[in-house]
Amino acid sequence: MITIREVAKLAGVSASTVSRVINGTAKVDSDKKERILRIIEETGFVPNEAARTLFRKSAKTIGLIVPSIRNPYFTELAAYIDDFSLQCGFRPFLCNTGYDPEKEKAALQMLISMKADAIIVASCSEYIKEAIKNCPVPVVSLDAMWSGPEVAACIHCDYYEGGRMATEHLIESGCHNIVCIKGPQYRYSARYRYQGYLDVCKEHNIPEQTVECDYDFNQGLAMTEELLKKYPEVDGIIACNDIVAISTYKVLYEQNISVPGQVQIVGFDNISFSKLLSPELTTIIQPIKEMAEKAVELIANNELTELSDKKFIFPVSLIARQTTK
Amino acid sequence: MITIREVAKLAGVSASTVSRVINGTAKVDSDKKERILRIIEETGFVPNEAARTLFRKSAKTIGLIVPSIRNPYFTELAAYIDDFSLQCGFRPFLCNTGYDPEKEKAALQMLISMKADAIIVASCSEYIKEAIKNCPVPVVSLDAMWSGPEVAACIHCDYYEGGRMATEHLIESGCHNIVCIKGPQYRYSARYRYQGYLDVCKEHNIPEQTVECDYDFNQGLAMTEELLKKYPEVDGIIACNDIVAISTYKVLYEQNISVPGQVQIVGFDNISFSKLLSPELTTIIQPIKEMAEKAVELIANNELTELSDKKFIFPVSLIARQTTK
DNA sequence: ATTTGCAATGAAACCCGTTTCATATATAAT
DNA sequence: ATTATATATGAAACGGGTTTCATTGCAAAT
Repeated sequence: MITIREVAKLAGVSASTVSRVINGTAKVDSDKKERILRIIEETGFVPNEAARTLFRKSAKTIGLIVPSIRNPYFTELAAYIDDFSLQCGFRPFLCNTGYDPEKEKAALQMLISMKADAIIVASCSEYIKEAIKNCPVPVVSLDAMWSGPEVAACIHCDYYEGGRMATEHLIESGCHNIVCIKGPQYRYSARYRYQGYLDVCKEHNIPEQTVECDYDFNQGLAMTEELLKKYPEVDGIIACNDIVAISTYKVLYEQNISVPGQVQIVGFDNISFSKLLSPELTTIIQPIKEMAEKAVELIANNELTELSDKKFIFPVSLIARQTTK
Repeated sequence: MITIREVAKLAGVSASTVSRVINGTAKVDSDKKERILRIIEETGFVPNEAARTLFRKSAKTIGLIVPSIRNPYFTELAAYIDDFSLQCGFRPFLCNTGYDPEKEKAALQMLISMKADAIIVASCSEYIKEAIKNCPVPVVSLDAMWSGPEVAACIHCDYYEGGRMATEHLIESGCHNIVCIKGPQYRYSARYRYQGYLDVCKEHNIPEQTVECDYDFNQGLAMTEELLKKYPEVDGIIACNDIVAISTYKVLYEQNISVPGQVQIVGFDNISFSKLLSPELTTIIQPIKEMAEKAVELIANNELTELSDKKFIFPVSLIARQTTK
C-alpha cells in the first residue's frame, strides 16, 4: 500500500507538500500540484485514515447505537442520520445491540476507542446511564427521556401525549374496552406512553387493561393471542409500536375479527410500512426525520461543548387511517 | 484522554508491559498485571484504535456496502453480517449508497482508507466493476453475479431458477396473463430473474408482458397502476421483489381486485414482512442467513488470499402462501 | 563458584499523515 | 544595490499502540 512519502518521492517533493495538496491547506506551485495529483491518480494512493485519525484525535465519525436494525423504525432513523452525517462531513457508524445492555456498553466503548466525535444513542436502556456518564465523547440521546445531565443533549418526542392521543382517539371512535399492549417498562418511551394511557383511562373511568410486550413482532403475535384470551371483550388495542400493531392485525385477521369493525387498532411510530398495510394503520407520528436532523446538527455545529443537558421535545400527532373508525 | 504510557507510569512499568497485559501477548508478573488492570479500570483507559490500526495495517473491520438500508432485504442481510462479523472479532461497517454508483465508489474508497480487512458489496451495480478491480482489499460480492475475476468471491443465488419457479408456479395456479414487473436491468439479479420468466413464457407459449420498476415501494405503487392500465386482462403478477409485491397488493386491494381470486402475486426475497401481510405473500426464498454467513466465513478464515474468484451459488425455493391459489 | 538458559521487562523504532518551524527563494520597497 | 517582506517548501516532531531486540535478574546445571 503506497504511502504519502512514496507519492512525494515519485513527484520529487516532500510529504508535507503532498499533504497540502490533498487537504488544500496551503498554496502549492501549480506545476508540482499537477504532478502530485497525477501520481496520486496513477498509483491510486488513498490516505491512511488511521494515521489521520491518530494525529487529529478525531475520526470524523458519528456513532449511532440502535437496539435493533431489523426494526424499521430504527432503520429509518439510521437512514436519516446516515444521510445527514455524510452531508456534514462525518462518517456514520452504526452499531446494533439487539436490546442487550452488554452490547450497548461494548458499542459505546468501541466508538470511544475509535475516536468518534459524538455518539447518538437511540432508545437506550437505563442500564448504560453509568457508562454514558463516564463517556469522554458527547452523547446525544434520541428517542429516550433522561432526567439527569448525563448526556450532552436529549432529543425525544412527547411520549406521554402520544399515549393520551391514542387512547382518546379510541374512546372517541367508540371503544369501551381498550387494551394497552405496553412496551418494555425499563424504557422511558414505553413507560410514558403507558402513563398517558393510564391517565386517560382514569379520566374517563374506563378499565385499565394491559399486557406487556417487547418491541418485536414475534412476541407481538404471542401477546395478542394472550390478550384475546385475557380480555375477550376487547374493542380497541393500543400497540406499543407499529410492528406490534401489525402482528396484532395479523392475529385478528386470522381469527376473523374484523378491523376496525370489531376491534380498532392504534400503533406508534408511523414506520413506512404502516401505510402499506391494507387496511392502513392508524398510528402516532414521530417526526423521525426532524429529530435525526436535529441530532446531527447539534454535533456538526459543535453545540455540545458544554455538558449542557440540552432538551428538545418534538410534538407527536395522530394519523387516523383505516384501523380505526 | 489517557494513553498507554500514562497508564504505564501510574503502574510503574513500561508501555510495553501494559500492552502485553491488554493483549495477552506475553506473560507478565501477576502483581504488576493486577496493578495495571486496576489502573486501567480506575482511569477508564481505552486503547486508541487508530494507533492500533495504524500499526497493524488492519482495522479488524468488514465493510458492507448496500444499496438501501431502508429495504428490509438489505436490513436483514446487514443484521446477519453484523452478527457474524462481531462473532468473528471484526467490526462491521455499514455503508448505504442509495443506489448511487458515485456513493458506491466513495464507500469503497472510504473503506480502503480505513484499512478494512474485506468488503462485502451487496447487489452492486456494474458501474463499480472497475473500482472493485483496482481495490487493494478483498471484495466479496453478495447477491450479484459476476462474469470476471474482479472479486475475491461471489455469493449469490440462482436468480434464473427463481424467475422460472415464480412463473411456473403462476402457470400451475391457473394464470394465463402473467405480467412481470421486472427490476432494474442494469442489475444482474433483475436480469436473470427476468430471463427465467421469459424462457418459461416461451416454453408455454404465453405472452411476455412486462413493466420495469426499481426495487422501491413508491415506484411499485406507480408501476402497478400503469400495469393495470396496460394489461387489464392480467391474472398473475411477478414482482421484482417483496417490497414491490406489497405495493402491488396494496393497489389491487384499493381497486377491489381480489387476491388471489382475480390476480395472483409472487414476490421475491422472502423478507420478514412478507409473512406478516394478510394475506401472506407467496415468494421466492433466498437463504439470506446462509449467504451472509458464508461471506463472513470466507473473510474470517482468510480464504480470500489468492484472487481466487470463488463462486458460491445458493439454491432458491418457492414458498406458496396466500397470494397464490 | 561459574556458566547456561530462560523469563520478565524496558527502550526504541515503527506505522503514516499532519503540522510546526526554519530555510530558501522571490518579490517589493527603500 | 540592498534590505525588508512574503511565499513556497522541506525536515523533523508528533500522535499512541505494538513489536523487536537487548538487558536484567534469577534459577538450574556444571
